[in-house]
Formats: sequence, structure tokens, C-alpha cells
Amino acid sequence: MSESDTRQRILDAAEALFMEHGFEATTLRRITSSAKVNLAAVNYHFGSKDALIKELFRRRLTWLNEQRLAALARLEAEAGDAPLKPSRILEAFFGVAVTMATDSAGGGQTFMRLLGRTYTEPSAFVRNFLAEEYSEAVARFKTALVKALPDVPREEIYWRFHFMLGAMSYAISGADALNIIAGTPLAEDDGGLLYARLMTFLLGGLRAPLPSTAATNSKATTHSPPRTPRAPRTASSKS
Amino acid sequence: MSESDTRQRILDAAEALFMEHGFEATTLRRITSSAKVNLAAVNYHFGSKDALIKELFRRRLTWLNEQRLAALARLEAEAGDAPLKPSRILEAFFGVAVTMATDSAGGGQTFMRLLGRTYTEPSAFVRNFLAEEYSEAVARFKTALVKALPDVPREEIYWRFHFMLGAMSYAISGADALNIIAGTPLAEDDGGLLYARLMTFLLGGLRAPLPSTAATNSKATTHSPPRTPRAPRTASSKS
DNA sequence: AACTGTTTCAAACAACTGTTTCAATTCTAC
DNA sequence: GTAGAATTGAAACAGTTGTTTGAAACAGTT
Repeated sequence: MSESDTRQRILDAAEALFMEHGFEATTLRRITSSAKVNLAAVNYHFGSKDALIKELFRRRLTWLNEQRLAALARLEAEAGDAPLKPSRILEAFFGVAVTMATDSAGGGQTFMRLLGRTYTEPSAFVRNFLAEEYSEAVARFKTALVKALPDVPREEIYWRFHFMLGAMSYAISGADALNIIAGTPLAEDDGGLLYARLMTFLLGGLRAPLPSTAATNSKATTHSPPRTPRAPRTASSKS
Repeated sequence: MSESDTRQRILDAAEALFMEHGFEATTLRRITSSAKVNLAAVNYHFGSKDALIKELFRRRLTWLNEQRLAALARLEAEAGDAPLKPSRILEAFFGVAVTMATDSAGGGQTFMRLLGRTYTEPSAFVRNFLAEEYSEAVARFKTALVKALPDVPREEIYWRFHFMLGAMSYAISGADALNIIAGTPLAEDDGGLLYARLMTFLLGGLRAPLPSTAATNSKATTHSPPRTPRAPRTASSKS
């Protein structure tokens, strides 16, 4: 075989375990025993646990963002000079992700759940790595959105993109977190329905009317946070 | 005086460190040395690290949800039998959270960022604890939304609530994650503007037209995920 | 056959984890 | 002041972590 089969077994096992227990809680011993390889194999093939994590993201994430960029390029080619429809841009960015997230057979589902959670990972090196890996795709989509929505201030678009990423992250993080909301577990439907749900929600948010205080700090009263008493730093702790 | 000051110092230090490095990566030794107390104090006052985490959430989260429920009850009281406006319901739920999240002085900001991330925490005991702590508030707001939006299927509301939580989580997780998007760091503005931005986005998403395939599986073509080739499980790994 | 570089294996390494122990100290009430 | 409780302190505990080691097994070439 061209590439050691041990590498693949380690990567697959690590992906599943990281997804289930997080990075720090997943030990090399659990990974290697789940992959049925020797403990030292990880350091032999990848150098360290951190390098394993990076490699794990690389093999999926670069592919994902290439797909996104290709979809965007396709849109721009067939639109010529005309501005793109915002819905098409969102489809290019989030459609690929959701497709990957609902590919339960190939392990994409596992990975996308992991990715969604990792976005807010505290670990510095993971965040830096993600930023680097995402930079090109995000920049391209940002400018596409700015061009497609000439009436929306640039900062507003960035924030809404940020919000959309949060919604998607929760969407693909699956029913695990959702069951906190719905007392009774919801039927986990196939990807098509989830995608339609997410897409209409995102589009509604993206096309929402601008907040009245977005550009200028007028004295509009709408949508200012309701006044609440200060949060207690000392709550009744014992009885 | 009534309650040991050591407890408070531990809780405050732990909150900040958990926020910055996560639960597993934060050791008791770092917590106690940051709080300038003895290592054994954690186990003496709280019993275990897990119990410390629970207590840390309890002192903020119960207060937060009480505020939410009080705001909702106020709305229902002044509306009588009339259905509530969805925007008011969202304000009651998310307004309190954002207010707490932008209270940088009292430590609420730190806590809310921690909470947003914890929502998708893999650790089982944290998730179970959160579900228990949230159950009442979420149930009340769910039924309020269902009553306020009689034309929207119940499942659709749950999912949109889920999406909204994701957007809020990213909103309060702050510019750390946002800077991955905006190459140049955005000006971190005060809470009022962030709240207005989030609120318009959420309302736009909540009031979006229903996905065409929501209730019945008609053969609508809109919003089905674009076809993409299968994600590679084996990517070019070496060269 | 013998020699090559690569991969696997069991064992050990030092460092760090949450938790206990028990004496020393401080606080509280009589 | 003194007895008794509550709290702190330094040190040690047993267990786990990522990583390293050096010998053994394997592959391919001449």
C-alpha cells in the first residue's frame, strides 16, 4: 500500500474520539487501542498529539474550503458582472458544509460536529490553525456578500456572517444539544430537511432590516436591551 | 464575612481560567495559585473539581433563568389573553443574556462566554447539568413561542430556537472567534449595538418564510443542498 | 544470503493530575 | 483564658498523561 494503513486507522479513530470527548479528554492510549495499533505509533507517524490534531483537520478542512471556493467561482462565472444573489452565496458556503455534515457514512458527520465545536475552542494553537486554514475562503465570501448587498454596511455583514456561523455550528452539532431545548428528543431527519430549515433561517436573518442604530447612534428606542438588575457575583450558595 | 472569602476567590479565579483555557486544561493548581489560596481549599470547600464547576454555573445560571422567567411573566401579565409578540419573547430571553454578557465589570461577560461554549461541551456531566438547569425556562419560552406563532409548526420553532441559541452563543463569544472572519479585528462596541444587531438578525430568522418542505415532502426544488462529490477520507497527506 | 531502511512492540520515563492526610493555625463561644 | 470547632498549610498519594527508548520484526534490493 502506498500509505501506511496505520496512519488512516489512527486518524479515523482519533476523529471519532475527539468528537465524542473533546481534545484534552481523549488520550493517546484510547486512540491507539481503539485503532488497534501500538501506543508509540502516534508519535512515530505524526510526531506529537498536536501534530495529529492538525493533520486531522487538514485532510478534511482544506477539501471543504476548496469545495466552497469552487462553488463560489462557479456562481461568479455564470453571473458575469451582475451581482450575485445572497441566497446563492449562502448556498455555496453552507451547502457544502451541511452536505458534508450529513454524510454519515464517510465520517463527514463526525468531523463537522467536531469542527463546529472547535470554532470556539479555547486552545490557542487550534484557533490559530483554524484562522489560517479559513482565511482565504472567508475573505472571498466576505467580499462576495459585500458586493451582493450594497445597501448593508460592511460591519453589519461581518457580524451577520458571524451569527450565521453560530447557527450552523449548532445546526450540525446535532440533536445532542438540541435535546436540552426540546424535552422530547426530536426526530433526527435526513440532511435535506435540516438544510432547508437552516437555509431559510439564515436567509431571513441576513435580509433582516437593519438595526436602527447600526450606522448612526440615533436616539432610537427600539432594540435596546431591557434594563435588568446587576448579576450577583455572590449568590446564595449554601442554603 | 458570613461566607468564607476563600470560596469567592476560588470561584472568581476558576471562572476566568475556565473561560480562557477550558475545563480540562485548567488545573486545580492554577486555580488555587491564581486565587492565592491553598491547593487543598478546593476539595475542602467544594468536595471535588466537578462540584466546583457545578457550583460555578449554579450561582450565575439560576439567577439568569430566574430573570428570564420573570421578564416573560411580566409580558404575559400585561398582555392578558392576547398572544405575545415574538419580538418581545425574544427580548425577554436574549435580552437578559446579552445584558449579562456585556457586564464586563461584574464578571458576567466572562461567564457568558464560558456558557456559550459549554453548550456544546462533550463532557456528559456538564451537559446533563445544563439540561437540568435550563429545562424550566426553555419549556416556558417554547410554549410561549408556539402560542405566539400559531402558523409555524412546532418542530420548526424548536429548530429555530436552536439556531438562535447558536447565533447568540457566537455573538457573546466575542471578537475572539469573529476575528477568524474579519481579517482586521472589528471594533468591539458596547452592548447596546451588539444587542440591536443580534436582535434584528434573530427576528429575521424567526419570521422567515417556512421552508417549502417543512410540513409535507413535496417535490419542491428550492433549498435542497447542492450536489457535491463525496468528501475524501483519504486526502493527500504527505506531498 | 546479508544488508538496507522502515515500521512495530513492550517497557520505561519524567511530569503532571485530582485527591488525602494530618499537623498547625485561626476563629467562635462559653 | 480555654475547649472545640472550622479552616489553612505543606507534603505526600496513587494514577494518568504525552513522549522516548532500544530491541525485535518486517520489507525490499543487491
